[in-house]
Amino acid sequence: MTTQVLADTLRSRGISPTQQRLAVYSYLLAHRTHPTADTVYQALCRDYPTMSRTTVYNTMRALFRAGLLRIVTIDAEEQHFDADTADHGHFRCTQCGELFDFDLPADTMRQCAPSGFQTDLFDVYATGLCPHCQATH
Amino acid sequence: MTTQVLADTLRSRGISPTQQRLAVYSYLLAHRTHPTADTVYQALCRDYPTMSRTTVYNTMRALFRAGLLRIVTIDAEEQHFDADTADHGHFRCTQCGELFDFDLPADTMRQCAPSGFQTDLFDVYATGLCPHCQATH
DNA sequence: AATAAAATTGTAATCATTACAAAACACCAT
DNA sequence: ATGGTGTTTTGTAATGATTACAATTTTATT
Repeated sequence: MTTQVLADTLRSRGISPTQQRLAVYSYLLAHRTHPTADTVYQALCRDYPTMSRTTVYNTMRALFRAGLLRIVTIDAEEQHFDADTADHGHFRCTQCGELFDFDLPADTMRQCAPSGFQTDLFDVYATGLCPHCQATH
Repeated sequence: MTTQVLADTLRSRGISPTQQRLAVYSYLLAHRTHPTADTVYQALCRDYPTMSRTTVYNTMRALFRAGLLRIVTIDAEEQHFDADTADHGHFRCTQCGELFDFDLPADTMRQCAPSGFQTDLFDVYATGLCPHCQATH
């Protein structure tokens, strides 16, 4: 995805596409590993020496408000960010700590969402052992 | 539920039923409002003047490990505790901040859980506007 | 009662996140 | 270009939930 397209995406959501915001957003799009704010910060420090943690957080909030990312709170300690806003669940392995995506059956959201409530966000979290950690057990 | 029954429940899970633990657990059973650690602490302070926040946290961890409660992380700021371990979803209203329970369609968990993973915990979170806050909008 | 083990408590530390104000930057009209 | 205005970024300091820890108290056991 070109920078131009990214910039247009941000603009279309009312976010002016600054260098820092583009850097954060494109990092998220390129790394589907559910990074934390600090992980993103550490990675971008190298290329953008003036990048600050606060900017990472500010950008995350802006992207979140614009519906461009999902904040994963399956880990109580720290938030993880995910630029994939399509329907999917998150699995956390209690052994290795890794976060995995998993598919949700079609229409899960519609079936599960409580009636009478206006549901804006929908998250499915599972916790346990990933295949690898089951094996080394 | 009598104190005796509660004590037996704890004992059967390998948790010795101290005064403090019984107080915390019975508070959770009586108040299905998904309280935070501080809410529980503030409430129990009156009757148990020596109760400490650390004890509340310790007890929550013990109950959680024993499978007697669920830790709700839908609110990134602080954890909420729920003694109802039966299958149900949690809804958070972004306006009033309240947490609501909602029913999940039967077998949701089985249908949604990713294959190949050993799923120990399963949480469904929805966020948006509760019926009341939709009305006052 | 004496001893050992476990639980509780208060305080201090940790650490992710946010508040804030100063500096840097972008945009626009003149 | 220039100056002015509003936005963005940045570093530091504050916040606040949670945990670490060591001393004290309680509980269980002999």
